[in-house]
Amino acid sequence: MAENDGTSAKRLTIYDLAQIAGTSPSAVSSVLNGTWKKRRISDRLAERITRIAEEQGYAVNLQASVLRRERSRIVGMIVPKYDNRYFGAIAEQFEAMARARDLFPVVTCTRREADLEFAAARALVSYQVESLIVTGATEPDRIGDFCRAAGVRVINLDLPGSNMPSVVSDNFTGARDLTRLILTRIRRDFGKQFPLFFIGGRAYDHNTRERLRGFMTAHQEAGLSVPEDRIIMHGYAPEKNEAVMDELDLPDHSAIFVNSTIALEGVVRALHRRRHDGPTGLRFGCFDWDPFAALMQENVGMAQQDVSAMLLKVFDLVDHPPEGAPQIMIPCILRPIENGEEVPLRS
Amino acid sequence: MAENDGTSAKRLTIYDLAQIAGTSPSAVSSVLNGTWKKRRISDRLAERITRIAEEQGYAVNLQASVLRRERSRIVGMIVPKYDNRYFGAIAEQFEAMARARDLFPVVTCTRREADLEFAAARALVSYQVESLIVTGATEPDRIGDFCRAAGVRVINLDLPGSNMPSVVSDNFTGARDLTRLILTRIRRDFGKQFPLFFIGGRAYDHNTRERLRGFMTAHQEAGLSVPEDRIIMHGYAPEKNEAVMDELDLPDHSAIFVNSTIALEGVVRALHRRRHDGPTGLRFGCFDWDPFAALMQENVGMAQQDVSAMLLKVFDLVDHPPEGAPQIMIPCILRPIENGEEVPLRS
DNA sequence: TATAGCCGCTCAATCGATGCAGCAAGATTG
DNA sequence: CAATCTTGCTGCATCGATTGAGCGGCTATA
Repeated sequence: MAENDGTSAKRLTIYDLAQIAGTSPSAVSSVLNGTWKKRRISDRLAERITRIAEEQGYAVNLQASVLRRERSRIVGMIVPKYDNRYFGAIAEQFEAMARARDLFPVVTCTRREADLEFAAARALVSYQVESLIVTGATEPDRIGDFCRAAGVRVINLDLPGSNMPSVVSDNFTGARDLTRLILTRIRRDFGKQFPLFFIGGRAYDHNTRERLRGFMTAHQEAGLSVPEDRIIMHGYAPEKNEAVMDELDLPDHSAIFVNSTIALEGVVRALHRRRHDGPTGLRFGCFDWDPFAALMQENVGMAQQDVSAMLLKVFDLVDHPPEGAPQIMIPCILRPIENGEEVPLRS
Repeated sequence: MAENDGTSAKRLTIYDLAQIAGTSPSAVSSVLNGTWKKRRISDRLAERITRIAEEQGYAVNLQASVLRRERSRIVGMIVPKYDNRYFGAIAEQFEAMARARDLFPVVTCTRREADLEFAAARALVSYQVESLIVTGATEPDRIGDFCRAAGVRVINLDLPGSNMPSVVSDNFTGARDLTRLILTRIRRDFGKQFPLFFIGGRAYDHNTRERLRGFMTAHQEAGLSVPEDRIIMHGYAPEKNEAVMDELDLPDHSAIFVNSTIALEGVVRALHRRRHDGPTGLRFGCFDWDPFAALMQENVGMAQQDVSAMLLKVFDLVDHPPEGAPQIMIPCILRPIENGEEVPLRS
């Protein structure tokens, strides 16, 4: 099996295999890439070459292969984070779906840094990706412009862009339904109705704006007006939101709409520092889903983004490029919780 | 900026740029890859080429570049999952550290499927990775053998292999200390001492074995013997462990050592279905760390694996290849919790 | 027996970037 | 003023796999 000593820089090539097999590099190439039937190589030779390649532990040089071929079969994805259930699931399912389509996935994580996002897109274009999925990018259009020039198809995911097709959650409806759920629960549990707090996100972020719109709509439906100081958008960072909570003067009975589980980390940390006596006059709901957050006593429900549906649509757009830059909305999945246990949605 | 219409397959090459600039491809190449000073290209020409490349939105073809160059500067990583804080952090920090070293990271997720792990390793070798970090692999040695033959350096992370250097957590000490912590807490909170349950993982998994060894050691120190039926290793899957918990006959006062947050998902789901009346006569501690799990009432502490330290060591091994296949152990960080709030370790 | 057709393979150009060898023109030296 | 050096570039082979063109040798047909 191991022919190489592991220190030599020389990798086995089709020329080496051809020499060993006493045949030509073309024959070796076509046998190993599966085109040998069409090129009328005999079964006997094909078998011999395959066996030798196996024995020698040969691995094709994809740089050379891709360089020569017209299609690379590489698809790229940029995600802002891995260590978060939502983006983790996106990356993981994207890879699985790409492989199922016989594509090679390359995912890279850019930590919400605009310049790194752009540099990563550039690098992926340099790797000859056929399409690029840009997830939650701060400046999707900059990447879109660059990729269009390079002839690479881009699909924006999670956050929409204006120059390339986008697949996003229906943040408005998701937030409206989640807000309705929280309002219903405080009416039931506390016997009264009052406006919620909105915590987390950024005012200039598309998703935050849409969610806030859903939040306000649900309040209007309920005949409630939301005081300005109950809407607190100081970013997603847990630390920031923990500080926000520490300074917040929460009434005895109150409820919070938390914009993303990342912000929720800070919110619940602050809450737990305040009160250690079990569930009290507080309720919250949160956009995004996390298995442990779903078990917290005060949690009345989570709006889970439908990652599978989003990615199916993404690959659909990859396969059938649309005209222009449509924005496709995917409904969220509302997951109501009762006393730290998920309950099916009665609809 | 956008010269290409986005549909044409033809990408701009150094030959096109050379023609536009009225110079040679060699000049363009050396200007764009930074070797132009040493190749005595004038500042004037260098500037002109740079400007034209910028204007035309040129991106180098890395397949061609890597094919020709001696070093690829690509480093690969295989991880079993993304949507889990531990592996998510590993992937994210690996990418950041690789970029800081001017390397191109390619991470791929293989969902604990041995064949997929091997296929992914093969694919990464085909991409000419200079080194490959194999994380939590089911069959690290199979990959190690193959990569040695291809002349690719492998470093095993999280789970050790026998033919390549490995960096693993000190699972024994981490588990022993976590077990000690849980035992101390039940003595304090319940006023008595009894053996814990060990839940999650697999008997043939290196890490599970080591953690079990630490678990047993702490019990021996405390003069406790653990009944066999308190050690339940039915894998990591949440569903499996939820079922395990449902069938378990827990005494009024009991405590659990949970082997990984993935298993913990199932454990707490079952616990929450049982009792809705706040903290009771149950305590648990868990290997791995999760921000929400850290806030659960019954949680007395988590053994966090020191991802940064592990990766620093990994890159150290990449830079300075050791003799043989040493196994390097990185201490875990014990994070005690009191009433759903993290407390500093008094040491 | 000429000729057409098929079989099983090989040859050589090609993909785009790289880097060594080398060349022409000007500057410097003895 | 010839010899040498320096400057600023260009030419060309090369990396490894792919693929269209083509070539002997054999069989089938007229």
